[in-house]
Amino acid sequence: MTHSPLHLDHQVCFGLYSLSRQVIQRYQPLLKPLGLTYPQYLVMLVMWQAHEEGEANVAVKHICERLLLDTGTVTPLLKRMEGQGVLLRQRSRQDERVVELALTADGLSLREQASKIPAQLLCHSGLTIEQAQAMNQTLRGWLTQLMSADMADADSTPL
Amino acid sequence: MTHSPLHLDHQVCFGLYSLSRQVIQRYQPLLKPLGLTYPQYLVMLVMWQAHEEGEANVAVKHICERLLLDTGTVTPLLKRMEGQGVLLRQRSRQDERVVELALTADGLSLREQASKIPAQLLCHSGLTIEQAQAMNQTLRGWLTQLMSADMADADSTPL
DNA sequence: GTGATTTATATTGCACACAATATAATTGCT
DNA sequence: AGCAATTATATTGTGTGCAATATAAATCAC
Repeated sequence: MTHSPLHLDHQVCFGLYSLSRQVIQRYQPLLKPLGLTYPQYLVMLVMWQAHEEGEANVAVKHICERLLLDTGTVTPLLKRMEGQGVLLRQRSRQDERVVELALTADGLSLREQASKIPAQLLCHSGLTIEQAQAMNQTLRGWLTQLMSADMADADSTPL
Repeated sequence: MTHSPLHLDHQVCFGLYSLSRQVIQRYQPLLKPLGLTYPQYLVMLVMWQAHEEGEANVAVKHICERLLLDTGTVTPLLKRMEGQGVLLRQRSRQDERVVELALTADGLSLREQASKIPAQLLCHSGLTIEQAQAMNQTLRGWLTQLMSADMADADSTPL
């Protein structure tokens, strides 16, 4: 094993990329009964959380910002979810540019079944809660650092 | 902020998923001059490494195993790369099932330019080499744990 | 040695992911 | 008020990812 920086096993990004995909694959059997893919499940998490906080409507923009996805991904995703009947999409009357999302009764009721997923997955992965939380902190810290590094870059390129 | 396990920010998998995508996005401007996407770059890493080790030919199966991707992803990827002229695909004569990959002169020469990428990315990310290596260890450890947990599951379901 | 099984790759179909572009509504400037 | 810039979403096009299925070659069992 050389120490070349081009060695696959030395690249952190490949570690992130492959682990991310493997973990998401472990979600599939648990999400299938709900009829959701992993990105759709993430949208539902945002919707359920908004519902908990008394926000009946969520703008598409909010989904994009929360999940760090752009409209090219999110718009068709939401259309499929509307087709499945878990949420509704309609233009805001206050601002006609905005499309507001609202959970249907079906979408809201999925929360019950979904609530068991995190614990099942953790168990399946062989990690302790503490390990998972520590990893989460590290990942989010790095993400913040990446995003703020971009800000700095943007600032240093005025005009 | 509640402690609900369904809260988006509590899910390690979302941290992995979003960080992975963000880091890969940072690769794009560096890979564009080479005419490679990120998964194509990963294939090249495997090919360059095999070349270093004196292996002129690499089976498609080896790429799949190394990158944890299946043939549904890899076959069209390799066809595009062949079309771009960075590698060749041809059936093995010893075993007609196997397709062997070989770098072209162009493909080999890209290694020079690619060798600068890891350092540039690390610099851009604001992480130290030590942090990156530590993260890499953690990610790979978790990946190993996931994979071996699967093995155990498979074993416990005989027939 | 021949049929059953396994192995290596390919194909199909669907769902992301994202860059680039388009469009319509709103805001801001003067 | 009127026009430029901004904002929110949609569309287009290309490239993954992956489950499911197909196919052909090699191996195994007997």
